Amino acid sequence: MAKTALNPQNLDSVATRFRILGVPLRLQILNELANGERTVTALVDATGSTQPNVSKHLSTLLAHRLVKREKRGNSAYYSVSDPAVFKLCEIVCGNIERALEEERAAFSGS
Amino acid sequence: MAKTALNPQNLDSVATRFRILGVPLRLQILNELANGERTVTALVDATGSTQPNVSKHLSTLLAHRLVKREKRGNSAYYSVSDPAVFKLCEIVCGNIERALEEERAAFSGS
DNA sequence: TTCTTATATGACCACATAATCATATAGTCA
DNA sequence: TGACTATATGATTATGTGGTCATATAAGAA
Repeated sequence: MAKTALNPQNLDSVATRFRILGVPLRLQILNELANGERTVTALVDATGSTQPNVSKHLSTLLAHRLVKREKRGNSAYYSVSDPAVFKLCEIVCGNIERALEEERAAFSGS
Repeated sequence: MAKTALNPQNLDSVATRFRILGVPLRLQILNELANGERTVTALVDATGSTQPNVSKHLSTLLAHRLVKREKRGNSAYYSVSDPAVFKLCEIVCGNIERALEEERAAFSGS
């Protein structure tokens, strides 16, 4: 199964996807969007970052189709366009927790 | 479910994990290791990169526990230490293929 | 020992990009 | 219209890091 997981054609695309998710603020934004659509201002408040910065990251996420944008009135409402993202995060979180567990075990065993 | 996927404590760790996977050559290495343990030289041949470069990326992957290292004789044998990585790649590949499909559909529909 | 092979590593460069600031655009309301 | 709010974006800076080169380390073979 692993053999077909990554053909050379997709290598760059897959890497790019991972790189998009490799920025804490972007994960924070996605995590907030997990609870439903949010305006830019709401995301600024939730993350504690600045408006231009949040806007720029949203642009990146939008360009790579990780979020959707809908303009209503004066505001822009963003939402997650592919919930599979959270599956990725869950797997990674599982990995990390397991790693921490192992570290703890190794530490107490030495 | 999404609410607990990313607590702020783990944010940096998760982002780092993703960033580690966000480099094509590293994915190429992992993809090669999916078929079993490999020496550095074998990975150099398989990827077409240089020996110092492959070694450096292996160091990174090792530091973050994505691979294991075993020295036998004159060579260092690397192998994947957590097969969950491939599950991540599969999900991302699925996303990308779906995105391409949508693009094709949108293109032919315009 | 010397020679060869295998791997790791420090110095360096080049490039990508995250963050900030200032400003532009656009919508709403009076 | 003007004032205010919400969002986007260009310019700039600073930092991180992928790649290369030269070299160091280490293990076998002669």
